[in-house]
Amino acid sequence: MAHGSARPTSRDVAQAAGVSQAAVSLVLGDKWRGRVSEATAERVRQAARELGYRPNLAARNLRLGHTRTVLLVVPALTTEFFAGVYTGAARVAAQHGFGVVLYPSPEGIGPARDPFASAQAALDGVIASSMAADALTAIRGDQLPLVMLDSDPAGSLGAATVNLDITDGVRQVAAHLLNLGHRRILHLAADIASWTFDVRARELAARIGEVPGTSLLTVSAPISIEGALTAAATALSAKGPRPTAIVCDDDKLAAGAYKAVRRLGLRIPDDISVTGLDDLALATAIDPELTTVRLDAELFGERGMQALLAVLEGREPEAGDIPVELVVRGSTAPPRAP
Amino acid sequence: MAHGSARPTSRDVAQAAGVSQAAVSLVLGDKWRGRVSEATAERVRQAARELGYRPNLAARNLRLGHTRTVLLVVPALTTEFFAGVYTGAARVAAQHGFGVVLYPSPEGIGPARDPFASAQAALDGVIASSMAADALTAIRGDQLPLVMLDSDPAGSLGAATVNLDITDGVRQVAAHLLNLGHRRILHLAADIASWTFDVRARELAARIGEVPGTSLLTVSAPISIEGALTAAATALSAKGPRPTAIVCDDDKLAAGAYKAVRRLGLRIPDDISVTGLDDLALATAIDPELTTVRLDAELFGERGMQALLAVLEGREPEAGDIPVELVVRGSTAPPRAP
DNA sequence: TGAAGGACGTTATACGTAAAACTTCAGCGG
DNA sequence: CCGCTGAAGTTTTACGTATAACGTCCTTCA
Repeated sequence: MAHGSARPTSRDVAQAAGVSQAAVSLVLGDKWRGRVSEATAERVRQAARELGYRPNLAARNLRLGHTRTVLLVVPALTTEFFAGVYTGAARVAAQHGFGVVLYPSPEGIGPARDPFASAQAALDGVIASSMAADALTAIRGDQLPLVMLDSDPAGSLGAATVNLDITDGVRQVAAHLLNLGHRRILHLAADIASWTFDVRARELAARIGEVPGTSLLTVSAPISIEGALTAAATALSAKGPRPTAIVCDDDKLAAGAYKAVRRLGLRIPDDISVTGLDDLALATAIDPELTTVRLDAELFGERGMQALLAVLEGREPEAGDIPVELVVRGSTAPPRAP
Repeated sequence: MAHGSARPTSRDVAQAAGVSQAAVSLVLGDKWRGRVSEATAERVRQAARELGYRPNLAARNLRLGHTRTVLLVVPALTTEFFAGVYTGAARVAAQHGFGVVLYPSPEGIGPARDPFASAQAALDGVIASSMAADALTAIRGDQLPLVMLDSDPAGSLGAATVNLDITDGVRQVAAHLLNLGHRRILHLAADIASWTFDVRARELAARIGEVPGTSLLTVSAPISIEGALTAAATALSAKGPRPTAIVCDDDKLAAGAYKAVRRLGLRIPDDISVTGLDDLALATAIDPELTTVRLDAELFGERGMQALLAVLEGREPEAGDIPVELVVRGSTAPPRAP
């Protein structure tokens, strides 16, 4: 501390406490039992407090060879869902002394060649959510421990995967609607090529196909209220018998479907039932409240982080998809008698 | 690279290219003009590519004395708003070679004593949004360059501040409602002690107070649809003349107000007008669409990051609040004739 | 009494990088 | 033919930390 402006180092603390730098490291690193007397330890802590000492993380990371920091790659941050994933991951991380850096992958953020350019932090591992395959291989090339969220287990190049049981969610939605008596169903799908949406389409088609006399029409739309409104309105005003239920790939699309239905002068659920998927705040804000599949985003993030910790420690990540739950609200009802 | 598992270092690259480690650093750091021949430079680049070399950020940060990483402290991540702030900040950061680490401050995340424990990353600066004063002083104690978002300029202890012009937004809301003829107004306020909400209350009271014959009733609620529903329903069913308009501190509260109004068998905007603040996706999902104040969250984040960059470079941050815009939609109309 | 250990430290070193300071050598003008 | 300059590198050092390896004493017990 020759001139007062620089941040104090452990050596400054040592000098102030009249001990060696090693002693400071020992005391502050809580490894001093039987190596330093209680009195000296207290003197060191005192000096550190007075100088406002904070260890230089860069130096520590260099010395230790790891950073206790992981990267969370998400497709976007525009809904609460991935915010929840982050929150869950960060919570578990913090419990284990880790930090989480976020990288929202798509357009916009900088020279997005690869996540690591933007995330300046040195990383111990990566959690990647709903990632495209090319970006995946870029990460794999880095040899970093990797956990994939919401991704095709078959195509993950051996990386650990953690998934929500979307298939079961769609199964529950289909069963619910079929039980109510719906036979003509419109699938309002997201226009994004991604495993998580493929699963929805596949499972829905399979379940509907099991029941004789059913029909399934699929239209896709960008994931936005406006986009969904347009697509749904077009599909609903086509000639021929009108669907009695709309299954949406997520809640935002469902909100658009609501507006399309209303614009055509129809009512939910009397004329048309609507279901979503996510259970965002949106789902209970709209009227009637939306029947949807609740995804526990935070648990998802927690499990993702736990899996990554397992990989880092050489353990086997916990297997098994995360259960989801159909939440029946006011947007679904039996279809009118024909 | 004695054994193949470890990550290659610049020394490994040097050996592979038949040069010294310094030459590698020069070439890869793009500082080799006039120091290394083009042929040698190419050989180095080639070797780096083949080994999959990535510089060790911890070592670089230690050497350079800075990390090009800043911390963004947000109160929560539960709405798109702060997600937008992050996105904007991260975009500008990336353009300048910086990374952004997120710290959602409140409950939940780890042993939240101070942001830095969780954010393992070594930091060059901090952007703190809507922060409580005690946490602020903890950060100030660290002597880190700091920019405050959405905070009282007077109480920021000399740190730079960047604010949305909330005052003007509330002014526009009040003018809009008063112009329509509303005289009995209910203020549905957030039950959080924070400068940003104080400003709303103060400005609304001032504007309403200017017009003779007006009344303003304030109730506060937790920022959730459920909480707002309860508070608004109670306030609306009190005896005495009913308010003709509800001004909400944000869009989520407005969504709760919608439900309260509907539960009482009233209609929006015929019986009661409602306004929000934020312009989340929620605002156009509900029916009728919400008249609200549009906050440009991304621009907010960008300006915050720009201000921090200015501080880091010793420049004066750009002054002036960020303009906001009243978006008039279907939730406001003139009050019924009494 | 003397050797063994514990208590309480210190000294020295390595992590991987960036860059300042140094070396070597060819070419060239005077 | 000498000294100078510039090109093309190399050697060395420092960043701040954690910890292995190494001293001292002082006590204790055979």
